[in-house]
Amino acid sequence: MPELPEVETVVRSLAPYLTGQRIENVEILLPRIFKGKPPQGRTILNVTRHGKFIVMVLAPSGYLIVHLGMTGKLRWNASREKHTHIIFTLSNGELTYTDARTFGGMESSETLPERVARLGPDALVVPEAEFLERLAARKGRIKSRLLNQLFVRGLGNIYADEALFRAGIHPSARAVSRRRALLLHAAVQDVLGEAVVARGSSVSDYVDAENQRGSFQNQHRIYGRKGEPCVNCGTPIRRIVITQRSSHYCPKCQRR
DNA sequence: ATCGGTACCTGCACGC
DNA sequence: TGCGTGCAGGTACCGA
Repeated sequence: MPELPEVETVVRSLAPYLTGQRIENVEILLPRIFKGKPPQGRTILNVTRHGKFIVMVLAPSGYLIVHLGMTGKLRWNASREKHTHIIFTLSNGELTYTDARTFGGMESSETLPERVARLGPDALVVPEAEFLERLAARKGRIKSRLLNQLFVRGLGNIYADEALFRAGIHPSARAVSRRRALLLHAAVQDVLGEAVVARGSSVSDYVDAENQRGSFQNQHRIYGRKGEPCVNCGTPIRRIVITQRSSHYCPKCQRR
C-alpha cells in the first residue's frame, strides 16, 4: 500500500503517541516478519521516515525499523484482527502491526541496517542537480529507474505514474531530455507534496495510525484510470506492464 | 556492477 | 454457490 506520502502520514500520526514512551512488552505472533531482538524495556526517542521505511531511534541504544510492504498497518490502540501479527505494549497504550500479505515487517538492531542506510536521497527533498545526475547515471526504462530505491527513496507505483504523466514522459522511455528531466524532478516533488497534504492515497486498505483513510486517490490523474479519458486531451488512458508493475499513461501526452 | 525477472503472501473482483 | 484467473501501494534475491 504505502509509498512516501502514506508512510509520512503514518509517522506524523504516530509520533505524538510514541515519542518518549517505554516499550513494556512485545508480542510476536508471526516470527517470520520480525528480525532481531524484541526491544523490550527500551524507550522510543523519535519516529522518522527514511524513504518508505519507518525508523524509530531507541534509548539507551538501537533502532526499530518498520516497513509496511503492500498491506501493512501500524496503528495506535487498534483492535486485534485476523492479520494482527505484532503487538507492542507501551506505557500509554498499544501499537499494533497488521499485515494481510506479510510483505512488510520489522527489524530491531543496534545500527541502522545497511540495506536501509544505502538508499538514495529522499524523493521529497532531493535537489534538482542531484536528481539529474543520478538519473543520468542509470539505465533502463524511466519508470523502472523511478521505482529503484537506490536512485531516490520513496517513490512507488502510484506516484511514479503520476509524476511521469505530469512531466509528459512515456513510462518506457530510456532517453529523457534535460528539459523533461527537469520537469520530472518538479513533478515528483509536486505530486508527493500534494499527496502528503491529502494524507496519502487509500486505493484499497491504507490507513494511518488512527485508522483514517487518505484522500489523494481522488486526485489521481492517471493511476488506475485505464480506459478513462486523459484529463488533458481526452485520449483513453492505457495500461501496460513494465518490470511486472502496471503502468498507466496517456499515449498522446506521453510520447517516447 | 547493473539490469530484469521471479518469489514471497492473502484477498478481492470477475467470468463462467 | 464455487472455482479459476488476474490483479494489488512492496523488497529481496537470483542469474545474465
